[in-house]
Amino acid sequence: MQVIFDILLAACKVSTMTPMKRPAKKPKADYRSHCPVNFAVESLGDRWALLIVRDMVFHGKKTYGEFLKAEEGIATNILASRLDFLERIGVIKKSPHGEDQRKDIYTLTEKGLDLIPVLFEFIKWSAKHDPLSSAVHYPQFVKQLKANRGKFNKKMRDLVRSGSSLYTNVIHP
Amino acid sequence: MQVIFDILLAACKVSTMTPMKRPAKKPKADYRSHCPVNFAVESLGDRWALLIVRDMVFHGKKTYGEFLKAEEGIATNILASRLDFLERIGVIKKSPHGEDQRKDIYTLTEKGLDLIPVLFEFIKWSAKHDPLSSAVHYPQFVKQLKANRGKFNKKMRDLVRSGSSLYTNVIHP
DNA sequence: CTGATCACTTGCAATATGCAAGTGATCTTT
DNA sequence: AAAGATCACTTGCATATTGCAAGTGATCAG
Repeated sequence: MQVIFDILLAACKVSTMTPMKRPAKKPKADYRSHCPVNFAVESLGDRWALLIVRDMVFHGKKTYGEFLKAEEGIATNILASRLDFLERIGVIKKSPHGEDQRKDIYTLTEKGLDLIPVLFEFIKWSAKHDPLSSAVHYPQFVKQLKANRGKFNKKMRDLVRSGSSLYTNVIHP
Repeated sequence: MQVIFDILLAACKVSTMTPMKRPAKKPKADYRSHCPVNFAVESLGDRWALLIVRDMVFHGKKTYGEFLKAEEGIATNILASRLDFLERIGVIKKSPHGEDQRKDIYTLTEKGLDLIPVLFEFIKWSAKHDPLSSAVHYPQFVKQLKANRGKFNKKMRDLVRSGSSLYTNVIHP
């Protein structure tokens, strides 16, 4: 995946800081296609990226150590590589922690916040089709998701942007 | 992935046909969690699953050979394993081709059709954030997606269910 | 009957994942 | 101020997945 990540990053202009010397060889690969479905799949289609975003949106997680505690049990090296990738494609942003210099604070960019509706659709689909879904514990949330999608999106977005996460215990307590 | 697939399938009750003998050992693993975000990620979070669904929804593809022609270039063995997995988790259904016995027809189940809104959100996100997105070629479609999401969903759903795919050349020509 | 087509399968090399054990920098405690 | 804990990673290695290329057997078309 690391190789794929690097190739995608080369294709994506996001990380272009125009260094002194351009690499002699241009990156040989690119996105497999620029079909919008494929773009999202190549950006987010693995077993961890959206879980990290989920933890930021619903749990208000912000540091490496917090992400590491995810119920699904991500390995330290995988987490590091995913955070790095998400930062480089511009979904999250890393900034120094004010009080503890060992830590960094990861926050969602606007591009990252734009994934909230994607999370919502994932949740709706799973709530309907996973017979064991923990979504049964918060039917109100799911109902609201269906009825007031747009409103919910804005609310959540503002909340997360403000550094908070009101629904922390709703989706994945 | 095959191992993961098998484990997930064991956890998912979909494929339980109660064979004569249950395996002595119960499958040791399960979904990593039943968080709805994670359920969707584990079902669809790889580099191919949603592209196959895309090809069914937007291109009206129905046979192995058609899927194989996807622009992204899926390998024959990977395609076979993904079709098998998608069928086993109940997203697609395999049935014999009427006229050519070498072929089978793959169609979306209701569970599969329920992924259309997920595709829509992927498209919206990519249209906004991929500077090279081919979505620039059909701004009307994207605009409609934002404005009349629910209506669009129903339309598309009926279309696909009827075996057709009106927008075949819109998303990924 | 012969050769093409179709939907796969198999073997193998290249990648990616995940576990466990570091490592160095920064707290925190004594 | 020294010693130990904590934090965010990195490294090495075994295992799992991916993808290429070359089959294979069952239809189909001529």
